[in-house]
Amino acid sequence: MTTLADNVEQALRTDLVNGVHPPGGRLQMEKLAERYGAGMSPVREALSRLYSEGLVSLESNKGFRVPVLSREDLADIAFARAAIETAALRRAMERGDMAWESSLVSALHVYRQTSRNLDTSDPDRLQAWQAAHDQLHRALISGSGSPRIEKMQARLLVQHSRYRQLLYGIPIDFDVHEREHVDLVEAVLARDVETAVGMMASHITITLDVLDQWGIWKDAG
Amino acid sequence: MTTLADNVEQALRTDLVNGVHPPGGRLQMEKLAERYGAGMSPVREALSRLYSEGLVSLESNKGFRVPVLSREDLADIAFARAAIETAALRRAMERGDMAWESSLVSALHVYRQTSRNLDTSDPDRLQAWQAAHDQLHRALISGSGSPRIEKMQARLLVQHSRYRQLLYGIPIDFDVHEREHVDLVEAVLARDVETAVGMMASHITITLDVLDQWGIWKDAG
DNA sequence: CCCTTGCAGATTTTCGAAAAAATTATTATT
DNA sequence: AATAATAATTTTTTCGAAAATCTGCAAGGG
Repeated sequence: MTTLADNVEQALRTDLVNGVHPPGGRLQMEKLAERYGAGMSPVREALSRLYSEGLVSLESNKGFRVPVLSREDLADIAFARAAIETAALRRAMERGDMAWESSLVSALHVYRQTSRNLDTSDPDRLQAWQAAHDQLHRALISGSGSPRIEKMQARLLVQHSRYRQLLYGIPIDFDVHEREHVDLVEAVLARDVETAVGMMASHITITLDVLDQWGIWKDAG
Repeated sequence: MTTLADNVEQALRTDLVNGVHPPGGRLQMEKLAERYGAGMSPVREALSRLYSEGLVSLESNKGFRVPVLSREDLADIAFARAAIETAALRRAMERGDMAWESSLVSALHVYRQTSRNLDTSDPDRLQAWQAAHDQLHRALISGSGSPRIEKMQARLLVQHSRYRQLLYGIPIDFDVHEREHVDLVEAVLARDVETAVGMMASHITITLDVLDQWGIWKDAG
């Protein structure tokens, strides 16, 4: 059975990703305790974990805050993701077995299905598409057999997804995005290491590129 | 001013690295609270952070434990380190400035001094050598300008250092070890990227190699 | 004899309130 | 009127105990 702190942690993570708590704002114990229907102890424990995870910031005796979004920060996430995911993909392509390939094909299929005729105004389908996209990225490196790398990637994906909010309102070409992944998986299954790694690296910076192109960082970000 | 939980966190981290709490053993709230002179709340907060950091494990309603040491786990740490430190070193060598080079030379000097006539039976000097060694590795990638990569590396170094205990009792050739670092820094300062990255990658697995060579993993590790 | 069931003790988890620290408001002083 | 000092308020942090959960053992039934 799960503990109360576990539930609060998960609920908080979801809310932080969905922008329920505005970036830069304070996370007050009392209000959070009320919102998540728990005492201060489990809430504090959840926040402490999320702090080490990089999803909230903490200043001694001043409490927790939601980290601000900035171009610099997103660029850092992209760099870290590129470092981790390319290294992991290399290894996955060296040692990945049939089960890995199978999960990869499966994840790609779900992703493609959720991509079909997607419009960003339907929250449920958007949510499903995001989940499928992240799942595909996890599947890609799951063949590496490195628990630490997988955990790091998962955390970076969560942090990255905070920035997806900024993408709404921008017309995104999902066909191009889908083709990138299809081509990537194709190269991976063909065990064409250099091509696949190169595609992965360039794909990871796509969010940053798009946001740059639309001049999102007006406010000193 | 720092908080009680901060102090306990740091004390616990040090103790875990030094093997004060034996791997595989339980970390009981009451005993920890007494040892660190604090109530259960700060202790639990410290443990929660260390859990997200990967230094302790947690099973719901069963409390915290010290993760066991195993060959598989050390190999994972080495792989993750290689992925992170090589990528970071690449970037540091691209964009690192004079200040970075300076800190690098400085860290190398301290490391070499603490290496001189080192014997593993003097805890203080051993401690200083370890600190200097880790500092050198941090300095190497500090030029990358990526907060996330630096934090990940720092955590992996802490986790790695739990395994250093296994090295005591084994005669280590510190001269060879020292030369590895000297050569690495030389290649880095010469901005010879491929050579430096290659040396870094092979150096990181040295602990694993040495422990393998001496057959440390008798007990199903 | 083995397997379930129920209880006692130990331990983790959570709560509610006290203590400590920071923030805001107020008063005093130059 | 501006600054410093002090008081009041809010919020974080910590404590001590209650509640929930787990563990080991013994009794009862198949």
